[in-house]
Amino acid sequence: MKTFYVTTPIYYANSLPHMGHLYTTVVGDFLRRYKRQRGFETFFLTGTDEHGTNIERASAKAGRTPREHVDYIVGELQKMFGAFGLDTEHGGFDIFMRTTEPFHYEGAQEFWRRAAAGRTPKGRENIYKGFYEGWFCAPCATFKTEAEMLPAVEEGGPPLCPIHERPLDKVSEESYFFRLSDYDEALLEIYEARPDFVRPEARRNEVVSLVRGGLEDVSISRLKSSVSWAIPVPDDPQHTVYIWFDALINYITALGWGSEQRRAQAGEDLFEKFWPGVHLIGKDILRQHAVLWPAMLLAAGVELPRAVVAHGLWLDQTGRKGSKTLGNALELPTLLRHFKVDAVRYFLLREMSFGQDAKVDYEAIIERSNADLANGFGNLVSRTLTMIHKYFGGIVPVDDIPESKRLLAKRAGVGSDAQELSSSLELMRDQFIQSIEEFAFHRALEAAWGMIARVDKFISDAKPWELAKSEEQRETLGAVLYRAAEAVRWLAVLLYPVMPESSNAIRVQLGLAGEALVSDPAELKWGGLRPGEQVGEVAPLFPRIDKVKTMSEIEQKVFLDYAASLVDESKPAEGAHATQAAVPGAPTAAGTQPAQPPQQGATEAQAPPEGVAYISIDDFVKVELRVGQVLTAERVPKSDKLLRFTVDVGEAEPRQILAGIAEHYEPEAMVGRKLVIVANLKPRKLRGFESQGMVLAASVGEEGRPVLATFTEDVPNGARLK
RNA sequence: UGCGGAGUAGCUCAGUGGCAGAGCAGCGGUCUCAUAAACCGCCGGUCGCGGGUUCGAUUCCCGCCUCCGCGACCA
Repeated sequence: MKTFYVTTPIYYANSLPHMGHLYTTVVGDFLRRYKRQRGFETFFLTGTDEHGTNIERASAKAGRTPREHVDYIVGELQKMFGAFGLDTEHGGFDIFMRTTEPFHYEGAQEFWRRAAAGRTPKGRENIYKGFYEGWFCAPCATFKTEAEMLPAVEEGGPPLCPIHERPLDKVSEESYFFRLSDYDEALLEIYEARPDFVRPEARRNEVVSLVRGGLEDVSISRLKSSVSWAIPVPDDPQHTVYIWFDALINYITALGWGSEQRRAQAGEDLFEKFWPGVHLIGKDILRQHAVLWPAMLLAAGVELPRAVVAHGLWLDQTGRKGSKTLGNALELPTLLRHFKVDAVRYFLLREMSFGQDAKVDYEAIIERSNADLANGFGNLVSRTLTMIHKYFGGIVPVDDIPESKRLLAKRAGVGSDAQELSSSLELMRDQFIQSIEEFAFHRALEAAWGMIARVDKFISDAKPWELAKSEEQRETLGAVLYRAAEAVRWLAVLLYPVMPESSNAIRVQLGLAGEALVSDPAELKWGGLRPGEQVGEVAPLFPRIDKVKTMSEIEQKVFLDYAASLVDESKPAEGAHATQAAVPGAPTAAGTQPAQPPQQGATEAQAPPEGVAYISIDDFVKVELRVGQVLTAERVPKSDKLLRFTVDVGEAEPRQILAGIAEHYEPEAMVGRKLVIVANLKPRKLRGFESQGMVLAASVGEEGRPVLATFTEDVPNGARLK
């Protein structure tokens, strides 16, 4: 039997379920259902990536052990998948893979050994010991990434730890390296020989140019003393496997590769049966899947995946990536509350031109759901079946028009056979299938909806309600309704992978409850609907959504959540650190005030929570605020945000001050302007220029747009603000 | 500035070396089987700008501009 194996990435067990998880998993679920229909035996993997520093830290912060933390996240993810019908119980994934599974430890270590024993294409060792260099904070006991450190105080000096504000140490740590650099040519040959290996094409080109630019060896281990929440390196207990190396291997250990335990558990050799698979990923993790992973497999002597398929990301209406902090991401519970799961699935597959980014907001989902599902497909099913009930007592009529009535039918504009309709169905079906095979799901659905419009038009042209008035046209009427209903049957079969539940409901409404729904669309033949059978009861498949009402409910909810989060965040988390001083800039005391319903605009919610930390006047006078006048202003080269000013603060020499406002203020317009300056701020170097002070500005709106503090009356330069 | 992506109808986006497309929204009409639905028609675009290749470019090439994401930088 033909087999098909599809994977989502295993999601990092650090964040709660979000749109990204839902999307990739829906695509995977859709693909596997489609392939199963086509007669493949399928295996669908999703799961979680559970090791590494970030999880250690996040769990410590939450006062849990790493194990408790990942179990919690996994629980939330599984709940979400269940709610969206993506779990095994609903015919979804076959395995929820976790990298903390003992069998994964076994398989990953075996993989390491195989890779270590093998040679690169250039004949060298795949894995060697070297030194990993990084900036280390001793009090934190961790390495800091670029994003996690403050710039050096002096040129050429070490960067600072943002938590301890002390210089970081350049530490080199013994580490194993994977000799990725030896794989460039081998990889390029693969991309060349297998144009479908990385898709879509734009992504393939990206990968090719990346690899052409040369590859560097990658560190694949950490000292156990710095990262202990990880898989031990085989035969070297001082080291643990670095997260990416560990995580990617899951795609084969899940199938029992390298683990007797897992093979026994599965009861069959899944690896033999299903590998190689198709990896669905977001374009943000393309490198790991299209470069590192294939090289790893080559190193360990394992067959490469069938394909790496990268999709785009969901953006908000202004084109920004959806994120929790910006509040522009769609909330999964909100989707569940207001939309049918099938409507969400349809939206996700239809709205995104697969491979590209797409914009999304709740309104877009409502509009699609109403236009395509309620007015389109749902209404077609409803009008067709209603007429069968109304004119034929719910009994499926006969398609054929007897010889004697054909002329009459023709006069009414109805053909003597269903040829025209059935061939356009076949054409659409072929386009549908072909588009899916090309990962152009949006195009497949576009084709299906073109067909829906066609059937709607077919009905409007034939005017069954007119035919019903004439006993002579009884057979013509029957033929029209049969044809419409048969077209609906085809659509239900084709759309099953997209909307399993609704497709099933249609099958029941058509009176085909006993028929297999999961039949191969390629095998669809005209005439599957049997005349004389009783059709089921008609019920709306996709209720029309009241846009105004629903939007206001959603907005209300968003506000309440936000208000609640303010209260929550100011509470001590999980009972830990209750007595510690709060981080500067964060709310300090616990707010006990319950969230109030919105009175005004959402910006009201920006007000600080209850329990402000007071400072004394002595604290305030430490800050030396002075009036300064801009003498010169220019953009700082190679910086989007920085303006460099010279400012007269009433001193002998003007000061040089940098401010991150270049996106909102033109330098030319700044000259001569009077500003409020923090005059006794410790000087700092930014982009090579020393900033001797700081410009005060209000921070407005979600993005914190700066609005400079100004005076409406004339003030002398250097005047102190008190 | 580095990397990646995008600029086509009011909105969301398809698309192709050969007379510019869909859906939604808007306007007008038809109809009543249907979920205030469907059907018909209209409105609407110098396909970011400038060059080049070509008989012909929105489509290929070069340059530029703008926007977005990542990086950096924002204390």
